[in-house]
Amino acid sequence: MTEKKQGKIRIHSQEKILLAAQDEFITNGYKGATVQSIADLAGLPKANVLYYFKNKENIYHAVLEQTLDMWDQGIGDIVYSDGPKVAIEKFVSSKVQMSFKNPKASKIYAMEIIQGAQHLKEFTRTYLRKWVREKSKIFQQWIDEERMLNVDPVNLIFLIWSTTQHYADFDNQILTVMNRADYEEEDIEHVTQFLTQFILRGLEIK
Amino acid sequence: MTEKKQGKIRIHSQEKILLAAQDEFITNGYKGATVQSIADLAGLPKANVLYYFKNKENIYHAVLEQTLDMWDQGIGDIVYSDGPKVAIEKFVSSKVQMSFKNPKASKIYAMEIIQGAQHLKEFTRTYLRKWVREKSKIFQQWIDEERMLNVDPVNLIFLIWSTTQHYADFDNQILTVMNRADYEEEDIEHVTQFLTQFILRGLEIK
DNA sequence: TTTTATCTTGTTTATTTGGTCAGGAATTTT
DNA sequence: AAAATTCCTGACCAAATAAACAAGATAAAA
Repeated sequence: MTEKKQGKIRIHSQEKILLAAQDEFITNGYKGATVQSIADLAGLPKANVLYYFKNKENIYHAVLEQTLDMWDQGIGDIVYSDGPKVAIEKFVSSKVQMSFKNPKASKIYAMEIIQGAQHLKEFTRTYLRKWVREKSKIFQQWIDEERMLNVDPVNLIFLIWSTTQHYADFDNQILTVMNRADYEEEDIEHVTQFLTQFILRGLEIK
Repeated sequence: MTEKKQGKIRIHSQEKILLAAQDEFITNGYKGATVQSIADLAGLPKANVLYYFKNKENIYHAVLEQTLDMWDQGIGDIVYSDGPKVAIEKFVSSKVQMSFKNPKASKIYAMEIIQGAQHLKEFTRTYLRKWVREKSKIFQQWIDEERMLNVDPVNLIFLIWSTTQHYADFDNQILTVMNRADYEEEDIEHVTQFLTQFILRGLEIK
């Protein structure tokens, strides 16, 4: 296993390529994306792009990997000791944060799933399924202890995912509908507030 | 304006083509889709497909139009006279119904928006923006009359959209995570129940 | 039946695309 | 400074692709 040494130039170019690739894959999908277009966006000759990643599939894998890493890191964990209120506050706010700060990662992921998760089947079947099982169990404990309302934990997780990611995946629609050019810093806080309050309220025991 | 007469064969072939095209556009995106592939899926020679729709763009437009029609028809309207409870019940249940019965339409739409709404800019800017304005106003009235909690109506609409559509757009993920092969009839009822109860609870005045 | 319009499809064309390669430039190692 | 390694890129190629076309088959209208 002879690893290529990673000089500064190499790393710098790779980053440019991955950024460009992310945009290209979002706008045109995996099959519609062209290496030429990625090269143009990165300001490099096509042959150079293919020097770093030997083919299109490789570029895409690298982009996906980046995306999953981000999900892994950025996500606030749900732990039993926090209790339902704090756990949900943490989780929602970290997901909203991610959606606003890095909508592109969310979009890549969304497209991949919509199109049939052809490159992510394994991730969903193993990692994600396990994650949902574990977190559901925690919610169920809180329910059993009557610290939150008895709702289906799995659907609750889906609700949190969908509402938070929506601001990333559909940013175009949201901004157009609200007649705005871009999100602003205060939107993050506003949406976080709205969602946490709404969700916590939906789980309160009267 | 000489319209081509629409014989039975024509309509039948056109339908087959549109169904095939929908699948192809979902799996490969607009740019990645090929006319050949659509033809194969439809069981027709490529030249025949291009006889009915003179080019790829035309096929896509037809698919999009179908999608928007469905949105227009299938959506339960929100009317003031219903009051918040009934209105939300109607709206959520019609959207869930649509998501489960026709996930493909939802996916086509979602992909369009994620990719920058290149073919739907006008729809979002005019129709959708107006729709949100009108419905927000109705929610605001109910809020002013203290018939529901004071939450931001626009974000409330986004919340309903995202949670309901999630079951269509991310069906792959949901099914995999839940270790199931397909949705079943009772899932519709279950999800509708979950969402309406959760949302209404989040809007109740204590 | 004759004529006209609609439908069908094999073939062809021009362009785009993923990927290779050879050879040279720049950098690092010895 | 010599050698080795890494980096860069124009030119090239085979395959795929959107679309046009021509010529025949079928059905409808006269």
